[in-house]
Amino acid sequence: MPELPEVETTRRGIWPALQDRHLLGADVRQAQLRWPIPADLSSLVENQPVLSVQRRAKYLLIELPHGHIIIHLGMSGRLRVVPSDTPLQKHDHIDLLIDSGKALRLNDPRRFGSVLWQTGHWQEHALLAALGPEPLDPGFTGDWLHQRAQGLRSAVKNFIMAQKTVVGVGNIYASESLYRAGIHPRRAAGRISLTRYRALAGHIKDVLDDALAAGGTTLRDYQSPDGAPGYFVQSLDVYDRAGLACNACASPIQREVIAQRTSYFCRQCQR
DNA sequence: CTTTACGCCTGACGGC
DNA sequence: TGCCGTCAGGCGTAAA
Repeated sequence: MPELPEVETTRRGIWPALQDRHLLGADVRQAQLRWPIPADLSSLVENQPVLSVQRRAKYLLIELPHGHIIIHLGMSGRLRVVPSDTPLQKHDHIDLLIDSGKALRLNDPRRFGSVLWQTGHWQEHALLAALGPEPLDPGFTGDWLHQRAQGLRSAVKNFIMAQKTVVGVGNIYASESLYRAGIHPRRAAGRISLTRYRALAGHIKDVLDDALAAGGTTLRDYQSPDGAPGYFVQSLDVYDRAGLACNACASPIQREVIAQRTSYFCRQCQR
């Protein structure tokens, strides 16, 4: 499911329900996600005020006075705000109970998501300590990409999907940004010029900005917390368009598996 | 150090 | 109708 635009859309969707609220506890029905939900999560959050909801990479960070709830949506996770007595659906694994009578409810069929706790600063959590720059921050540049790519022989698509390179770029937006930049996804990361990396960095920012403005991309199940789909699917140039005409040159869009992930590109426009 | 393949899990879909 | 294989928006980890 969710890449940066979908997680950020989720963050914005849940914040109004948590702002100036306290948590009453956690109702855990299925603790076995990507990692187990901490057994003491409910007591950790009980009667604690929510100070903020932030996003780092694809993680949501719910700040409480003494620590952070860290939520990752994996491939199929979805957060909604519902009245706490709303009947459960299949795969509704955990509720964070809010003192408004509502609940922040996580549904995740594939259970690749996670709900974790970090006392103190979230930066200290092992999963978040080594993340690369936020793509929408000024610190993310083509110069950074070019410098990090030196000597790398793996495909540039894998390089920009690696969280230590830059965070938040998943399979959809990797294909889309490489298309916009005219770079073939299989090209070795270390054999791309600084000029082209500067262009790529700009296109990564742009494609994520555009997707965010559209509320993300809905291919199958993704929905924002209020139930709306993401409309960026209408703006995809290559992803999920195998065999269809390239919007620039009309040659058929190619579909190939690169390092276990389906990839889409235009053979004419991307070199 | 880099690169590659695997596996976690369920559900949808197509072919037979 | 059922069964089976394939695939899916992520990503840590083991192995080479």
